[in-house]
Amino acid sequence: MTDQPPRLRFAPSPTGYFHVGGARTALFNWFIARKTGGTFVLRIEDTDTERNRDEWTQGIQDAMRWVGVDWDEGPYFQSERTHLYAAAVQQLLDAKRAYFCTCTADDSRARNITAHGKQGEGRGYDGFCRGRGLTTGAVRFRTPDEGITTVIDLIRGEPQFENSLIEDFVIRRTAGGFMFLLANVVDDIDMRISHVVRAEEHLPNTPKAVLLWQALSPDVALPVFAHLPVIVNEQRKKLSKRRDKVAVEDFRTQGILAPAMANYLALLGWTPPDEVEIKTLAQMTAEFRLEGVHKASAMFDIAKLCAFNGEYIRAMTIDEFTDAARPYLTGPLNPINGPLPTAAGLAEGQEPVTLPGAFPPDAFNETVFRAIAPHVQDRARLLSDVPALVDFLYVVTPRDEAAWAKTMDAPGSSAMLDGFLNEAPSVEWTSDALKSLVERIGVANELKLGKAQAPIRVAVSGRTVGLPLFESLEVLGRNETMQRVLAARQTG
RNA sequence: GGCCCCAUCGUCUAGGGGCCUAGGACAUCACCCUCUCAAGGUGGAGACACGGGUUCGAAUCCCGUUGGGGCUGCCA
Repeated sequence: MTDQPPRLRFAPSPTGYFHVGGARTALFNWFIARKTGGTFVLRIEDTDTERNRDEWTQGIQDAMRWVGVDWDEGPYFQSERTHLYAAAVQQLLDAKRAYFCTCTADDSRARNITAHGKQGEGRGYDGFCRGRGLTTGAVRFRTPDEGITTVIDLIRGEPQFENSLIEDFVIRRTAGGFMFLLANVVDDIDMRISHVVRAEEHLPNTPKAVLLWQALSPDVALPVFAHLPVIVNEQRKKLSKRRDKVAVEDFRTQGILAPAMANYLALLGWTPPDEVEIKTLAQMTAEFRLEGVHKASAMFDIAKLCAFNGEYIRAMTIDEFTDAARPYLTGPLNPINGPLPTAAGLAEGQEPVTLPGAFPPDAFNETVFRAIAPHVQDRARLLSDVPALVDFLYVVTPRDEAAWAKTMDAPGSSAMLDGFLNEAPSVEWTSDALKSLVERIGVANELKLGKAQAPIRVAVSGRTVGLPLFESLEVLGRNETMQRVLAARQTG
């Protein structure tokens, strides 16, 4: 190692939404770069022209910025650097470290089975074209027949791999495209990457990368590797885009806050030395050490993510919270503009939202919202929870039929509504006075406050649970409140 | 099948020979607070996979077993 500032890179492939695993990898790279004063490079590995799409490239960058991970160089695009890979392949060919091959996968497998029986199936390429002197076809890297390749890994120690077991792998396709391993190593050499921090699934490929690096640039020091534990689902399988909910963009839409996301992600495989889990990015950056990363795979626990998010929501100022919630109230994320993913779809075990919480954006009154906001913050775990919490303040009463029937049929309900209708017009319209009023009417009807407030709550909000009633009434105003209670009394 | 990685409460983890009758967080249960629901407070239950070693002493070191995972593409 030299004493130069470290250079790290995040090298995503633009084949889909930004995966939470990728976000964690990017974050850990970023921690090291920021902590050491090093450089963080973003490199888009778009060598698979079949699967890449421009919008994914943009999406990844947006999502990275959103979680708070910025980069110093790039994005570089491998699709624009093919001349480097072509030169590297030629260098290898000239040095007899690579050769052309025209075998198909079927050819190779058939020969392996002939030579080794059923067990031969998983053996990999058999080196058939090594000495054939071909001048067309795919290009394979010629791996050594003996010796050991050791990977220096800050997290895993020094795993060793027998060279004889490493097959001659393809570095350039028959069609001319360059393979991941080749492009990856050429770029890491060219960009003087000193630390390769990536997910553990890359560990088995790392000896190939080391061999390639040594063949290409024996004078350039190898990078130090750090293979992060994989993030798994409830079944302990690697999180997959197909099976699992993994898109950072989706969590953002559901109303996960960026700092909560970053904070939670950082804790997948790492713990701050003082074991305090809720931390700012700056604090975590100062405390982060690759050597402290846990080795075992980690399950992505949405419930804990949501708990963290609740903490962050509660810690916001009213200004911050109002700004964060606005898109869910008046903007594109208002459920009236389309199906909003519910909390139930996010975290299992949560109650489905039975009332949509949708209302016309022009019904929104920010003054009203700000007045009640602290109570909303105590109850929302996701920003997408907010509309259903406050909708009754803006629209005609939502009505949960089950709650309505249960509450209005209870003894004393009619008397409570009548009493309220009689006395509320003359009471001071503050939460304290309203509370005293309902308490008093309750006593007259032999109801404790808990029971006494229920019919009024249902009349006004349509539900049995929700924001504190008297604060809500104060904010709703006398006219609207009286109308709703009257309507409830009349329709039953 | 082969190669590689891993193994502490349900989950994320602290722990790197005696400080451990194993600590924290999420989840869970109880109680308190309370206008509902939350939030908050207090308390409870809950783990060192198993078997051998090494050692005066092992969750911590070594070996094995078992279990889980990753890779094994002319994907990345």
